[in-house]
Amino acid sequence: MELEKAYNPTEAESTHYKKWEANGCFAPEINENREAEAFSIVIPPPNVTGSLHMGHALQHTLMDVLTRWKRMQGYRTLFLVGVDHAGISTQLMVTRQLKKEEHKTPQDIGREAFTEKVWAWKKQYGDTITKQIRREGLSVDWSRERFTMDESLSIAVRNVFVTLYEEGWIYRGNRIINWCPKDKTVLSDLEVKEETKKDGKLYYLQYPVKDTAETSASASVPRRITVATTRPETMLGDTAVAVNPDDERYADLIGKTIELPLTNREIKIIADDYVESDFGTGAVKITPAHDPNDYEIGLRHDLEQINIMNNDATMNENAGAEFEGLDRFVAREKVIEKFEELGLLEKIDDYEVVLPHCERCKTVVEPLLSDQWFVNMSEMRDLALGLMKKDGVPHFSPQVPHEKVYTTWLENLKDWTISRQLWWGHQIPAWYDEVGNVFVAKTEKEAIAKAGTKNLTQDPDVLDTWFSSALWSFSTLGWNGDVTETEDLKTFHPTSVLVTGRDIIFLWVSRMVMTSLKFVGEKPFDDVIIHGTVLDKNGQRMSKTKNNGVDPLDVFDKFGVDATRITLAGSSTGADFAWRDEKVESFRNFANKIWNATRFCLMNSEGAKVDFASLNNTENLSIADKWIISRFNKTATALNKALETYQFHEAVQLLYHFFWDDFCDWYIELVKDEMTAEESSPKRDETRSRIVTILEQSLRLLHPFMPFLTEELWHKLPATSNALHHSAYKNADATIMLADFPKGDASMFDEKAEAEMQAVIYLITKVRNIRAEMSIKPSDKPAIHIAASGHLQRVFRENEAQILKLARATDLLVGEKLDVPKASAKAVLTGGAELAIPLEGLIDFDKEIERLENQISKLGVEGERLEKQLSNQNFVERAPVEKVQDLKDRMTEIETQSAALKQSLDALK
RNA sequence: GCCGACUUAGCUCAGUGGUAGAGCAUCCGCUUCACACGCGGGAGGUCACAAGUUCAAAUCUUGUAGUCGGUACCA
Repeated sequence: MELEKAYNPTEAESTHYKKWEANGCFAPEINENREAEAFSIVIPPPNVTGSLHMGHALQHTLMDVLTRWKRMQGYRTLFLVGVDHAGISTQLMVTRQLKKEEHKTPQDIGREAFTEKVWAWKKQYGDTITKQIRREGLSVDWSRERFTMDESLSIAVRNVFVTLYEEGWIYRGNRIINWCPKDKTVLSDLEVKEETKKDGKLYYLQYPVKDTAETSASASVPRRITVATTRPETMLGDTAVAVNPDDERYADLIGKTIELPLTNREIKIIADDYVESDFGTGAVKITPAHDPNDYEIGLRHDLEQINIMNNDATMNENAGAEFEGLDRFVAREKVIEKFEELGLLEKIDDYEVVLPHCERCKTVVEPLLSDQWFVNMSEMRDLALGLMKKDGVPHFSPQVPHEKVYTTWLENLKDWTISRQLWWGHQIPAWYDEVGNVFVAKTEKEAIAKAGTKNLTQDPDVLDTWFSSALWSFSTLGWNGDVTETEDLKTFHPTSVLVTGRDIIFLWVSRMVMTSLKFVGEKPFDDVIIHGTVLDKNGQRMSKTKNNGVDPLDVFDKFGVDATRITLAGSSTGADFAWRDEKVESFRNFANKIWNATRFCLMNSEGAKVDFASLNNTENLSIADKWIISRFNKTATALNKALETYQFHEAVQLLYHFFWDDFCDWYIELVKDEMTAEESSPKRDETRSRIVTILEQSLRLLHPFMPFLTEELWHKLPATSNALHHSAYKNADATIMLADFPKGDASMFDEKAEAEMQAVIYLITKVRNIRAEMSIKPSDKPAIHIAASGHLQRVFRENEAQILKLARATDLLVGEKLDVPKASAKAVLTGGAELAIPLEGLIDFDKEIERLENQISKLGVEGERLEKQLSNQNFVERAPVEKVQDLKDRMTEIETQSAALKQSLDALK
């Protein structure tokens, strides 16, 4: 069998996934071991409206690497997939479509027809994400796919709502909330993003104070009090002006009345500690219906709350006939004009102002007074904090800074605004009778029973999308409040690890912890991996507005899914990183390297089979064999350790260097002659079996990262079958994804073989170095002279054939001493050995002198540093003994080597 | 304002109380019978700056500067 010259991912990516899925490899039921320990991950459900971006690809890769790795280790593995209904986003998209196609608004067609349209839309476009997830190769169990608006998940939402209401944690209240005038809904604090506006203004408005004419300079003009504001239009809703009680400037005005300009109202001057005398004018206009602080002051002083805006941020009738119907920003201009006309505009200062924006549509959010549903989080918050304090759960990776950020946020947690003025989502299970009494119940029927009347209207609002996501870890496993025990819950909850971005630690992670503790009575997961953000190549955040996003699908097409996956995993240290196509390109090359190494093995595979016994037959093993077996087991051990601690970058480095450097650059080259021998022989078969076996084991290590390539190649290796599966999958159809993941066997570590091989590698490298520096043509084959101790002599002789081949030499002469002509290039090796290459007629003496001087000077620099350190009494006395001994040994080696090089140099001069 | 992270080779990034690492780029040489998506050999860094702790600091502490986050807020 001969492979194509280069790996083309297309075919592998289009065939294996279907087969894995059809064979049920992704479902936990594939595991035949009833006692198997469970490993479970729930996907952070992507928005049903969305398509994948690079952040998803990263996150999904990490989850799949862990899942495939654990599955191969024999765990009963569940990677649960699903999507989120994403209330606002989805409603906006369908609204836009409706407008474009039918020139209608949701109100035109009504709630029922509109939500039907959203469902239809969801059915049509909702599988964009799932197709992409298949493309990524994720080993998710499609039979357990969930949607946040599935029947059972919706029942869970209603049960949780009712319970929290009945226990008094959920309440309906009239509060200052964040209002998005474009989306026309309330937003929670977490959905509001602050943005600094550099060119903002601070307006100073003068309010005339009644009955103060006698204290003014002019007998007929009343005194004025100046207030500063960034939102002058809200003065139309002012119901007081506040000053600090200790502010002498205003002491005599407290209790006086202001004739509020542009309105017919009179408002009081009040005293409140909240006002800071040093800031602005020391007098603050109070608008209780449009500012959270003013609202609080209003409550303290029993002030009237005047709402002056409609839900689209135009002014309403309370703003007065002149302003009614004007947009808030137009009204602002007009208020300023009027004040100017009245001579009451003192000044306008430039002012850097921080404005809250709607996270989704970027509209400036308006704080206003509104009736909404809230959750008081204090009980659940304490449960979550207790879990962290007691068990350190969830364990964040990296722990710094996320654990602290999470804890601090919980400690300062405020009530959660959960109602949304939307139609797409879970409608709030609350009904009102004709006089406004509220009945919260799981179903309308129960509400009717409670109310004693059928004449009820359900609250039109829906719940925040994150309310249902908060239940995701257990609602997806069957918990819905009516049903509280299922096999899946018992087996897979708590889940093992959650992988997500830091932007939703508060929105999602913390809330899952809280609801899980409250409703299931246990943590939702042990560990939380917070991955970094994928930035563009200039280190900027990718965004639609900047149009600097990189589409994973394009990268898949260009470089293959496996190359993309291993690039992402290899970049993942928890820190943000800039995307570079060149990185994927180098891993595409890595994929091709794996392909070609396999190709070469298959070209010489007659008589070979994957057979673990070939690695255990120590009698027939060469130094190189022992070396690669040792290297493999160390790599496997370190790889498992890296994955246990979620060190994905480390894991990829280990694989890359083991496979490319150790296996391809050295092992294949070292055994090439034996492998490609023309005569078939038991020895050749053994060599071939050995290398194919190591290759097969390596493919297993690579599989979690590069599933398609490894599956493709694995099936081509001789004698691969389900006999290589982990025992938990012994009856399943043969696939590498169920093969036993190599643990790494410490008894196969061979320090002696590694040291010996290292000496050989060093020798070959030195000869190559001399060849390159002395410009020896590849076709010229010199002899290699070596002086070495008895043990090293034996090692070099044992590897004579390989040394001659890889160093391109004719003879290897090993002895106690060097006996070579003056016209030789020399170098020192480890263990006091020396190397010489006679170059009669080829040597350039000046070049060789330069070479030797260069080496001597390098050793000299190191020697000086060691000398200095070893002559430091403090060091010798206080440093660990082994450390001191190491340095002494190294010093001796340097002295020996320097002496040898100097001798060679003298001989040339 | 408060909290935090980062600053290492031209670029993107690892790393660690004890002789500075990778990939890419760069330089030199190779159609060596798996691979030019390759092979071989080089060059390149006072690990942001300053002080401190230590036998030893790029690594720990503090401060400074720059970059980027999170979060709060004074009208």
